[in-house]
Amino acid sequence: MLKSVPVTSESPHCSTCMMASVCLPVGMSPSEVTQLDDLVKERLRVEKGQALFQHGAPLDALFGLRTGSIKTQMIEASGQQQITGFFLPGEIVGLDGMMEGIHSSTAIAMEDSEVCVVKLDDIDEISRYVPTLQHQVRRLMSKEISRSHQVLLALGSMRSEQRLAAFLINLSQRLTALGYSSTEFIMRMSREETGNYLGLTLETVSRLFSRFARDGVIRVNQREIKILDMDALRELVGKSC
Amino acid sequence: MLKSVPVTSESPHCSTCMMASVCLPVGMSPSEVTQLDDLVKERLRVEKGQALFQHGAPLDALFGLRTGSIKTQMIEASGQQQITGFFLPGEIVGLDGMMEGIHSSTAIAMEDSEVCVVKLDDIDEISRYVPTLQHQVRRLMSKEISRSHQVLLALGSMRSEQRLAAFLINLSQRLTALGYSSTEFIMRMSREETGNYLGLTLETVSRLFSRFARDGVIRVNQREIKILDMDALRELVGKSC
DNA sequence: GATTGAAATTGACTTAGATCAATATTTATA
DNA sequence: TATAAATATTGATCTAAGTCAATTTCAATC
Repeated sequence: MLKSVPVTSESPHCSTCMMASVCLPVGMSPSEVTQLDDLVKERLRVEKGQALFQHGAPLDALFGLRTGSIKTQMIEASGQQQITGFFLPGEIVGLDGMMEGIHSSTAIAMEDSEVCVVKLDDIDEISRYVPTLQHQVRRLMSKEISRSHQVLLALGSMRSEQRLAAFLINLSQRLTALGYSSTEFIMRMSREETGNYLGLTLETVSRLFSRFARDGVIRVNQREIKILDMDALRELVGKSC
Repeated sequence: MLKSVPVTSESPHCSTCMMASVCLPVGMSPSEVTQLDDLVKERLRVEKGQALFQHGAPLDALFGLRTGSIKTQMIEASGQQQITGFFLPGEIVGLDGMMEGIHSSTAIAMEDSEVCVVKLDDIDEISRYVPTLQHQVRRLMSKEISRSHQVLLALGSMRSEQRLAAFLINLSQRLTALGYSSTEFIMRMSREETGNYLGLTLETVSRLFSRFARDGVIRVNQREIKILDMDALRELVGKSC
């Protein structure tokens, strides 16, 4: 079972949280953020490989990822799994399926992770006196839509090379926003997961990594990636054929 | 330029609109719907081929499609176009890009269409006394996320045959909800547009239609489709390989 | 530090779907 | 009603990425 982490006065609320600048409170005034302190009443620890929520389970809360990383995946009629998202700290998990109040995907921790539980009811309650919160949720959902469309663009119209290059650039940008190096990072996802997300096989992903490395665009050591030539990577994405 | 259609007392508000049962007011009580009557102050006519909005333009309203059909498309770094959605009457266009207040896609009418303009400011205003409206917007956005994920699933893990079958089933279901026949309909999109959306070439789409027809699953006459064996179509989607 | 198992790399071969190309059919315009 | 321009179908051929398979590398556990 998921372990609940007590939220006490010592453990940070939104107003004192390190992630505030990239999470739900992003762009809010300090006084508004203070009003969010009742929003998170519970925090959960999800161990590597464990599910935060299962596809089909009732949805009454969103989850702000505090530490770790999480993937969401759907299951297709034929039984095939498809990864629909990789989430990093500060990102909100659980935005799909709010329609029917049922999770349309399963969320699995890719490493030991911790999430803040934000009840939908509390969002409604608190947005009565913090209207910005409502906008914030809207913005986050819209961001999730844009993100999906971006992946859709990749899957529908890019070749394998471009897809992986775009993926690396995207990862780099998101990690930069978190304060990490933009050129050197450790991929939390396996070759298989990367391939699944990008609509490729793990072998193709591996071969592409080797090729990028051979061409001096990146340096690869298992899941350790160093981007040597960001411009070349960008050019790969942009090239028309 | 887009023609504005006057919204007078004769022309229907949400409370008297034929589309109410499938559009924004879906699931709302009659008294709530009455309160939505100030929501739509403007209606636009978009001629076939015209853009309702352009990628990059400021976003301050959503559009409820009343009649016709609309596609949304994004442009990729290399200049390739990717269609991200086909919209039918009752569906809401413009939900992406709310994040930055800028449209992330271009919306083009596939036939002469008419949309209701719903200003975001008015949504905020009216949801103060109709809280259900806020939930409704949330639900619609979540639906859009689910929809994208569904397409993502198709593009990432289905073979061409399955993709087209899934697409036909999806079209059929949405048209049924609108009160049309579930087995006989006219596709508003060309082979090229269908292929683009599904990550296939127009030739592949055409060949698949021919094959489905040969196998007695559907009957095809240009854009006129008749589904002869829905179960076979479902089986196609479900089959693991 | 040996042993097992998972993850990643690399090569050889196959194939689904792309590309190129030649009609055919429909729709639009003169 | 011709004529041009899209749109759709079908065939022949090609290729990017998949599949199958053999190592290699890394990580976990005893």
